[in-house]
Amino acid sequence: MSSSPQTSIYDPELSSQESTNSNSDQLETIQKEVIALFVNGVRVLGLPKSVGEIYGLLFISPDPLALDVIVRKLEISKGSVSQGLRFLRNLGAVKPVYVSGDRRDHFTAEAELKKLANGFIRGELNPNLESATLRLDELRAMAKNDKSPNSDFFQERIRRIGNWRRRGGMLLKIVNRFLGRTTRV
Amino acid sequence: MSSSPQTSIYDPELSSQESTNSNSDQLETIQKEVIALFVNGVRVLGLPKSVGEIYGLLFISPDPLALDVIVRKLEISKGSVSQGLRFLRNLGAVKPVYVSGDRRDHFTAEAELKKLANGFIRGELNPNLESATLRLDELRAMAKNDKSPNSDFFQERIRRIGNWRRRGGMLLKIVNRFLGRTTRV
DNA sequence: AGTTTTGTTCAAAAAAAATTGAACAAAATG
DNA sequence: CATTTTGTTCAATTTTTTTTGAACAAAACT
Repeated sequence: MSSSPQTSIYDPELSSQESTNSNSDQLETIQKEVIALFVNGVRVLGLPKSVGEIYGLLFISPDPLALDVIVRKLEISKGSVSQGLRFLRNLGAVKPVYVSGDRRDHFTAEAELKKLANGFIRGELNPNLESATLRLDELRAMAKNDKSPNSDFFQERIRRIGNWRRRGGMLLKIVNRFLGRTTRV
Repeated sequence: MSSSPQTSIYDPELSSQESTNSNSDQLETIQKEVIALFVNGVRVLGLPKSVGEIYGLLFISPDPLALDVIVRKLEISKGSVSQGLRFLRNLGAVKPVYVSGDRRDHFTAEAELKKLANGFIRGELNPNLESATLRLDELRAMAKNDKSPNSDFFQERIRRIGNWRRRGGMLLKIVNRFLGRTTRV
């Protein structure tokens, strides 16, 4: 940070470091379209656009990509990519891959539907189901002690929610079993 | 807005019209808790809080409620309730009920899981699946004409997405069949 | 016919969620 | 061990979504 008369030997505008999108970062039209498809897809799951972009890019890239490459190809911030990758890694939707002679982490998309679904169920759905289970237990206790004229109605309703949750859990297992079957792609 | 010495015979603060929450609009603790549970639940589905509140309130109310009653009980705006009810009606999650001697529309919650799930699938999931189907067809065509060295890879990937979508559609049918079974609650 | 009640619509405001970017830490390099 | 590279974190900003509330229309009352 010392300021000698001519501090910088680089012209930021021309520096290859600063260049936002070198030739090799250009996406093919098909790639852009596939990414758009994923961006749309993850919206249904309630995930942010950047997550769809990152997963989509990795899915439609023949080779594993490093964080800074993703940043340049998608033209989104390093922070977004870092967070998005962490999220996708936690879900098991993205895998780190060792690339010899390069110390950056590289990532590929996990492309098996079963694994994707399982990751999503474990990471996003189950936690909600579990917290609902706890709350329901408390509710049942409250309803038992309730003295209002509606007490019976409340108990019926709470039983019903419990029933929903039970069937929801069963469904997740069924989904799991269905996706688990080996299919010839 | 004319200002004669004593314009208003009403004191806005005391007027029963202005009163935000009359005695009968008070929710019981259990009701509040159930509503909170639903607010949480609909978040998983990517729906706004107000929709969860409205459905939850109707679900845990013994009698059908009119729009303005919902407004007072939940203390949210008329606009929100109007929009939320329309959305829930479109999904089939809420049913209009005729109440004799009252010209306001009244609503109850549809409490059958099968119907709720079907409504959600029809209203929220299927449209997405269908638009994805169209896009995929276009993608397949593009990939066929693609001349890049990655063409084969792209085609494999697009086939895979098609496979996912096919299995997704099958899953929705399975869910449907599973929830359709008559269960003793 | 005028008034009130009921409900919808939509521009503006508020709230929530996602993204950025700069500061930082850790590891690798020379 | 100083420097560079790589990646994370998080406060501030931007974008998106939701909510509000006032204007409006339609129907029902008097």
